[in-house]
Amino acid sequence: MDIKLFNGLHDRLETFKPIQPGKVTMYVCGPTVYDYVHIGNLRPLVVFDVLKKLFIALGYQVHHVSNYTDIDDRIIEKAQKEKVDEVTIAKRYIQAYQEDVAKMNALLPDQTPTVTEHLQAMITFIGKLIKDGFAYKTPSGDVFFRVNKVKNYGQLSHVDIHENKIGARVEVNPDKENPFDFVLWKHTTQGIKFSAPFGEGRPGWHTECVVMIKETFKQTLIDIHGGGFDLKFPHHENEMAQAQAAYQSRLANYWLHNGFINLNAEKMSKSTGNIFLAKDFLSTYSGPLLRYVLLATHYRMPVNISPLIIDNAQQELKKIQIGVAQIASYIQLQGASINNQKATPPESFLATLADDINTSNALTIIHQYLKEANGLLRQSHPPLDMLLNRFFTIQAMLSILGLAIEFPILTTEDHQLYKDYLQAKSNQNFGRSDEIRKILHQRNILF
RNA sequence: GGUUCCUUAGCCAAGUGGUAAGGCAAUUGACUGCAACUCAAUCACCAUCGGUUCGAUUCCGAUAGGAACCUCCA
Repeated sequence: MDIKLFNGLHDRLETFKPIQPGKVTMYVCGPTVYDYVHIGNLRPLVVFDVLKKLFIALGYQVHHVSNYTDIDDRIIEKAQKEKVDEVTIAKRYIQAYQEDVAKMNALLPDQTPTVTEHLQAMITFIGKLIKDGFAYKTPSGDVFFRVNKVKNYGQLSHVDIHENKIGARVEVNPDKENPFDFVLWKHTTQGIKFSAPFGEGRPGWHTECVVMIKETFKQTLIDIHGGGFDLKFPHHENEMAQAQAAYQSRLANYWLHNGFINLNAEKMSKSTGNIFLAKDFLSTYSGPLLRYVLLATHYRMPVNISPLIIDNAQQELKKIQIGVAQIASYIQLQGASINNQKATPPESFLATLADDINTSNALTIIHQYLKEANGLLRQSHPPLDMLLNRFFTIQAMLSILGLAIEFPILTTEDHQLYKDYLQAKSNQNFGRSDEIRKILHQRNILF
């Protein structure tokens, strides 16, 4: 089955062709661990998790890498403020992030490189760029990348380096040869710093990612590079420029960017306080709820989060939860096993996901299956084999979307309760049957 | 100023050159001891104006409104 992805490099849908048949190399820019992440940071997590699960379902072997940026000005600032070292800060927020990842039911990347692990490689990398004339040192001790030296700078984001309006809103560093030149090595006097032939300091963000890619994949070209839309410029553009300079590679064949999450129709922003921390959302609501909200909209479109939308999503999710639980209960009450059945998702389901990750239509297919199964359950003699088939098929689909929908595992006590419930009902002992119904309802067995 | 993008029913949201998926909400009906759950039915002139076309919501242009990036940012 062909997989079509919207390649930000050419701004069009393209059929995915892996570098190595049957294998996918995918790098997703991870968080800078200076604080708790907000729900927006979780969108790429969900998008690329679904993509990864799709690839796996289609038989690909996926090598998925996502970094932690653990050297950054904001981390240094925070460390100084709290009078601890940078490692302490990074560790704290990496752990918090991983807790969020778990609650979102996302697969962990195969590797999670950090800047500190690959510093030497970054220093070597920058040294080579200087030697080859792609970078220069300024009087202040910073090392900048020389964008004029690479062809096609701007090919990803369509910026024009000869456009002189760049400084209209931003004060241009007079040390730069071109306003688009970006820092590879920041000369620093405070906080964590490292020694390099070109002075003490720390690497720039764009260099960090490009080097981590080379170091973890051991390749200079990967299949997929992903991240939020805002990363397209300057981050990804600059990563690509460095790869062009260092090894004449465009770094990745497919550049995927997810849209933003807005909060109450406004961009999330720390300065205005319009922000929803992931950990707060996940404790107030749930991982499946956030995932559902994100899956309901195409990944390149913006998603707005508001009380109304959360409410709506809760209703929709509840419908799926009830359906799945009812089928699961019926199957078990019939004495059939609910475990370890393998099922493949329907072809149409995989096809719609293979069409640029159309999760919205994927959810529609799940709804169709649920509706049919609900209909089967209403028959006077529901066909068990068909229900088993539908149940495991739905499970297979939910699993690819990463929607963790809980269903009850019935105990012998539950079986007895259900019998008692039916008995009480047929005896017209409604007081008793209502009592049992309440218990079974709490256990997610009856609704 | 430059560069991208969006506008589909009360709400969320797919999608297509041949007269619009799905879900939520609502209304009606069926089922039920009652309720819940579920099922069925009903519910859209696809922002506006031009153009291309036998035919456009879908392509092109303009207008209106909205958003993002260009500065750390998923």
